[in-house]
Amino acid sequence: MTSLTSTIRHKAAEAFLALFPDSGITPEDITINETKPEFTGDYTIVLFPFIKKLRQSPEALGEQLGQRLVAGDPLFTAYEVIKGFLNLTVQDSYFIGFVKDHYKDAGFGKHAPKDAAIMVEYSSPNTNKPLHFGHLRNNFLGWSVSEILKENGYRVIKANLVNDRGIHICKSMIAWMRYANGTTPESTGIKGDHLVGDYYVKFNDAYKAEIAELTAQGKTQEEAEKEAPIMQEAQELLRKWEAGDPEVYSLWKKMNGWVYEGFDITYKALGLDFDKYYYESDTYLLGKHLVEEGLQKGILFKKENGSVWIDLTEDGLDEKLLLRADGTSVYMTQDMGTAQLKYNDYHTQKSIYVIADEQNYHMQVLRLIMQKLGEPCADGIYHLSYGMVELPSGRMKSREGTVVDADDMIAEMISLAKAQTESAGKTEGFTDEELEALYKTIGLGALKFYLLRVEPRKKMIFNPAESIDLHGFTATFIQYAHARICSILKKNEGWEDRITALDISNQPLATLEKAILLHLEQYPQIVAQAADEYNPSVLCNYAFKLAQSFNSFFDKHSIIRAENDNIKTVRLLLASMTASILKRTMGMLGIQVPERM
RNA sequence: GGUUCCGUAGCUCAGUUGGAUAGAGCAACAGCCUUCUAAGCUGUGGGUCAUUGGUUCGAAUCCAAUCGGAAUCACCA
Repeated sequence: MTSLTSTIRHKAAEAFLALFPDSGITPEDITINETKPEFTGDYTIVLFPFIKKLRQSPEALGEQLGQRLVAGDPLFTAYEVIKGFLNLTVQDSYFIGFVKDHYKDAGFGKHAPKDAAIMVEYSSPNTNKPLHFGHLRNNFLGWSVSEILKENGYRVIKANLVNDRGIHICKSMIAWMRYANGTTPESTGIKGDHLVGDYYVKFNDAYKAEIAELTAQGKTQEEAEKEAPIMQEAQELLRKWEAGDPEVYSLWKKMNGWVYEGFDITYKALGLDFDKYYYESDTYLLGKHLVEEGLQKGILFKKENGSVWIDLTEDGLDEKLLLRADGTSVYMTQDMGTAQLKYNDYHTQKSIYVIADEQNYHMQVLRLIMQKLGEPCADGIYHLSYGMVELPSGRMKSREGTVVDADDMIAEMISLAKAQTESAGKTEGFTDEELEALYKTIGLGALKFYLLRVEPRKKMIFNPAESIDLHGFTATFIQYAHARICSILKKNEGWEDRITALDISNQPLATLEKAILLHLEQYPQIVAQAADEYNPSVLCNYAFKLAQSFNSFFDKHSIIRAENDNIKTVRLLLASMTASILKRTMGMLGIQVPERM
């Protein structure tokens, strides 16, 4: 179905052409805004762009156009010209017909399947420590963008590229070997990712102590950092791992296994899922053949010591290393190979990387290199860059113990939801299981909404002391509106039977009713916009505004005590559709909405 | 120094391809529950849209410069 704004655009263009046959005005030339609340009307056509060309005053042009539209089309019932703006009032029966047709139309706002696959890589954790609050933003963003794209008709592959190898894991391994005495998640009852993370912290403590000792012996800081035994052991471990040492390999597998068990618990708690896992231990050697090809094509060059580079100075960037002098690859090389692998696996039209903005440069270079190499995946590479989550004291540093742990945060939000529900005295009539589920819905909803409501690009500061609110621009607000509507619908069981008797043409709408309907009508455009911008915050804002307009309506107008059955049916229709659109919008954010709260 | 991003109310943020007197939430203050869930609603106060210039009928939005902040520019990942 076409949107109302697009319909108005077309009708206005027709009217323009009828009045001024030579004007050549097309629907795309016409700017349409929502009419500001202080004026009467629903949508507004901006007249300024045409006055010069048509040699008309804004007032005269508005009058002619308004008269023609209102006289010639039942869609419009009134117009008003103020300054250079033509405010049009849309017929009430249009909106009533709209809500009657779509109030339980699951296809409304869902876009037809496209023959295109998009991969969304997100989460991509390191396996040496548990997830922290900052990672949550990544996870929620990636998951939500995937769902938004699905709703827009794309085939989506959610991918997780697990960073399961490298010096950071070796650090945890060394510390575990030195200090753990064979303890495991089972023996300690500690969640696997946390256990491994504890030894990562332990490594850094021991490392620091050794550096201090060495500098006390007269070494420089730099020497001490290099020579500290524990660091040397970690590096030795990495060499052994790369050589395929069976003992090192089996410990690595064991500890990674603990971490995966831990991650799975967290992912499950958050409702996150993946269609495809990639592991860096499988992909870290990829990309070398691309370097070879690039050398042959003369796109890359070799320095005297044998290292391979690409010159990006013409693009305003630097020279970038792709192969070390000893022939080993670097991070970029690996990412080149992985980009190609992903493309070959799924023939994706687009490949989205949900990665923090600290890697903007890296991603810019990756795309550029692939373009220069003429790889077919190159143009589809899209970096969904997001700002880091910081504490009032600055960035979270796991080495300094300033991280807000994801699991702790989840638990805290759920208990906050519990405390609020209990203090509001809203636990009556629920079983214990229902309450548990409700606290999760509210707590996790608040957490997800908090991290998704801001445009991804912007960095955010999270103040744990102030915690996360459950009032105002929050998931709770929207969930509450949904629950209230459900309660009303329940009290009006059988209301749908009266829809056939509804007199569409003879039912004037109140301003607050129309405001809701205007929002509902815009839903498909919002879903499309969120996909175009890869931006879930669009949905947060939309759901909030919709809930807000329902609340205002709900406060002023009674549904049960509506003036007559006709009005009552209309109100139930729009309440019902509001609930279902809220549910669908929140669904794309990964947030559930309760029927009671 | 190069590249990229950000700067809107005390705080956190919206603000569509340029359009009317720049909007929400939080915080503050004042009201609204014998009537469908008050986790709600209504109202008040609060702004040099970082600054300056330009483009135009019109700029928070586009362009340039300046100021302030962030990330990054490793034979690390």
